[in-house]
Amino acid sequence: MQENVEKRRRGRPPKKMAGRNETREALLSAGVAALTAKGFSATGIEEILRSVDVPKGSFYHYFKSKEAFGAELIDRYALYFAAKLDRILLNDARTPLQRMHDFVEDAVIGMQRFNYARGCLVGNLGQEMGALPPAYRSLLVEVFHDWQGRTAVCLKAATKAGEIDPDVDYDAAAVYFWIGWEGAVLRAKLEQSEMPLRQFAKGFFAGLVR
Amino acid sequence: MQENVEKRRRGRPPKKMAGRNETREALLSAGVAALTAKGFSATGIEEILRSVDVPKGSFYHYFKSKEAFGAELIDRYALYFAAKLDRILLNDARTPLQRMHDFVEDAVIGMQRFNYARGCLVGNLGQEMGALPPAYRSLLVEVFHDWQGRTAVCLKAATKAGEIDPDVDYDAAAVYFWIGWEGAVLRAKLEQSEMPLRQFAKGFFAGLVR
DNA sequence: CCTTAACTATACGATCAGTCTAATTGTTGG
DNA sequence: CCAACAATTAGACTGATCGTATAGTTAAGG
Repeated sequence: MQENVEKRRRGRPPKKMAGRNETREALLSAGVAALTAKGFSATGIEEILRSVDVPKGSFYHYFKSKEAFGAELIDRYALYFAAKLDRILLNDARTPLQRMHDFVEDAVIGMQRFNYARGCLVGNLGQEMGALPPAYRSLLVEVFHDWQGRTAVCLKAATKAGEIDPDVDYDAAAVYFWIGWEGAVLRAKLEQSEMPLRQFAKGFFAGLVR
Repeated sequence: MQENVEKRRRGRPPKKMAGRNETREALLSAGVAALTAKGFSATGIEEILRSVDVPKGSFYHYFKSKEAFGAELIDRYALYFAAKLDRILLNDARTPLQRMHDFVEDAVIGMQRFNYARGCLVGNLGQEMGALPPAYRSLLVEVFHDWQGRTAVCLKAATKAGEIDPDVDYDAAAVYFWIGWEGAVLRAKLEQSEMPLRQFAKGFFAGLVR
């Protein structure tokens, strides 16, 4: 779990490679790991600090509160995921519909890699909304809309390419996909199996060809 | 929120109306409310106790631990929900496919009633599995399988009645429904809107008639 | 009465998010 | 080259709350 070969130094860091905010990065990355696995409420700051061996004082140097930290985690996860969507869904080497299948395959591999212990950060937080800072709601909603938009672009291309029934509303289909997909991720985590992902995908794609 | 007019007394309660295990019931019911809204980890025992005005000491009289309490909540919710499924999905006054639509309508009304603050207890707990007692996993999985079974019965009847395409595998469709439906409930809670429920339902039913 | 069942009150240690001060190191500018 | 200051780590500390344990109080049953 540790990756810090260099001993962490005290005091002001050297100007050399100043942009590298390595401690902050480590905290964010550990935060994403924890939140995808257990959600926000169940994750303690101290536990994150312990996992990357950073003292408490540093946390409140980099983040003004747990709430601010969480908001940044949502942001970072959303960005990371949007990049992944673009990489897969805009891949010229594959047809649009193939790209959607690629996304599913990528998710299967991703969940396997963490032994089905991690799900979707946005889904996790959505579920515990009742215990979250209210400001998170619009953040999370926005993330879904963004992902849906990127997915719709791909489905539209698939329509143009004649890969799916021209009668299907690709925008609605993208919304539908993300609604159901989050359920699939949840079930995959719960059952520790890729089957729910595949079962949902199968049903979803079946609805596109008609 | 309070319904206890009688002041709570110390010591063993009088024999009068002894059968009434009213405190225990109140705790369970408050527990379901809390867990559907916020999940297990984010819910404190004290907060539940406070909400029904039961002193802390009483909790461990009725339940041996938070874990045992939670397990009972899962059980109770599963039972309550199975009863609801039977009431709706075995309703002779409606055709099988109509019953499925009735289920969706019932869910919409149910979520509205609590201002979209409460979702599905089983879904919530599934998502935070990483922070839960490992023993919960099989409980939750079992609940889904039970619900899927009851749903499959209804879909099978719909097939027999010629309401849905005879080529659809009703067992697979029931699994598919519950995978996606949990996603819809999550989104409805997050967006505080019935739309996700309706959007998922629309897509699901469209896949049945082909 | 006396024991025991049914509860409640309260104490306990752990952990929570968050604060604060000091120590340490680097940069900057005179 | 040194003083002032900026950036970061170190970790003790606070007050609230967490889940749990134990002792006390009241009534039932023989």
